[in-house]
Amino acid sequence: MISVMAKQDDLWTRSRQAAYAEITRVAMELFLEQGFDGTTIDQIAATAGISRRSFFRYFGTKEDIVLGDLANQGALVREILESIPVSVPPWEALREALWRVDGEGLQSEVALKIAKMMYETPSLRARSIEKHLQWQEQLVPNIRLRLGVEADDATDPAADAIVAGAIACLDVAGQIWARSDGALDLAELYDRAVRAVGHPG
Amino acid sequence: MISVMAKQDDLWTRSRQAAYAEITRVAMELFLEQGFDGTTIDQIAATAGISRRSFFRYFGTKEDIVLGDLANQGALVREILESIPVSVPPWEALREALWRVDGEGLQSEVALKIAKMMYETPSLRARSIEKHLQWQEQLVPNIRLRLGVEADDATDPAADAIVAGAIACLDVAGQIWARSDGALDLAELYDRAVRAVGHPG
DNA sequence: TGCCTCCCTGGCACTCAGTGTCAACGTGGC
DNA sequence: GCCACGTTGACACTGAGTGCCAGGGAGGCA
Repeated sequence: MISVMAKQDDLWTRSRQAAYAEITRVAMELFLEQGFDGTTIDQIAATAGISRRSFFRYFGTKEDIVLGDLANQGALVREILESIPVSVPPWEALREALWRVDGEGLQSEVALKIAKMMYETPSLRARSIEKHLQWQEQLVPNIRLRLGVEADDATDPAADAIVAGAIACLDVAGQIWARSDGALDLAELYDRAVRAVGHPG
Repeated sequence: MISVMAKQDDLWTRSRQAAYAEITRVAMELFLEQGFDGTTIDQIAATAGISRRSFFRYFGTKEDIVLGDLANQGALVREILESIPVSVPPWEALREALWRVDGEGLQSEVALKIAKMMYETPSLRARSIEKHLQWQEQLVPNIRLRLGVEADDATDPAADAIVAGAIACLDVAGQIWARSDGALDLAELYDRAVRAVGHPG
């Protein structure tokens, strides 16, 4: 029974993931060709060969195509962060965690185009920030640990500030990276940003 | 001729401002009563006694009612920042400039309710951050001056990072302030946030 | 093979935000 | 009284996002 369900689940999951990938591929092509705002969901659905209604069963919003599992990545960052010993100071730990997740596929030509589109499209930028804010909520508790602050102390801004600061640095680095057409090194930009904010390390 | 135009302009401006104020007042009442997302523009327009179409001649989006002149305030912050001697280091200058603009009307009961609504409504939160990002563009040049960086050097993330960091601290402070029901002091929260981010001053 | 069930899909209708267009109106200048 | 200008409201339209329901395909079971 369980194995059957698991197999079924696997089939579903696989075809579902295939659909995700196909829709994303098709949509990205259209985005890079006509711009994000210039592409309608009807167009994407038609090109992908599904109904408009089905599209919304895969993606909640048009922005989600581009931002994809950004919210999901937040959980990933959190997991990695929690796997780093609490003795490691906040900034180093965050750098390590953010890096391992965000820095993997970010040297491709496509990633650059996506990044540029993101910084040029207000609605996309806004959603991206929204997702980053969700990261914040997930990462703050662990940073509290590292600071030696009570986990339920809602009055201490330190951990929130550090996480928000780190994410802001990531954002700034990405922005300048995109503006430089990918000529600069994202990791180095991030480090310089963190140093500028006041952290000497 | 000029005086006539000025007078006319004054009349227009005045009635326009009155309309702004009235729509804002009415909308805020509805928002605080039914929530932001639970209030439609038709409702606001009907309550304010104007047509739906006219509403959009005053406010581009529903969010603009709440965020109002936040974009405008960016220019204000910039002006104040530019009036501070360049010998003053970035963080102190930013603190001073942000403070004089943002800290004025922020102790009222209404401001607290608005802040709470903002931090509870994703679309509002996103728009607010989007506007804050526009501040960033306006403030970076002056911070570059204080850092002694070439104004047209697009590769240096330092100034961007500092401004983004300061704004992030402001955001965090506001968030915790709202969460504490206004019990904590916003200025002190901001200072603690800045200190936590790494700036000792 | 035939039936049953479950989920996925598409189609339809709807709400709501936001925009373009146009005719009507009101006021101020000549 | 006439003209010009800006404002207003009405209408229609697009586009995003949601609820609902009927039909279809695939597997389980007799």
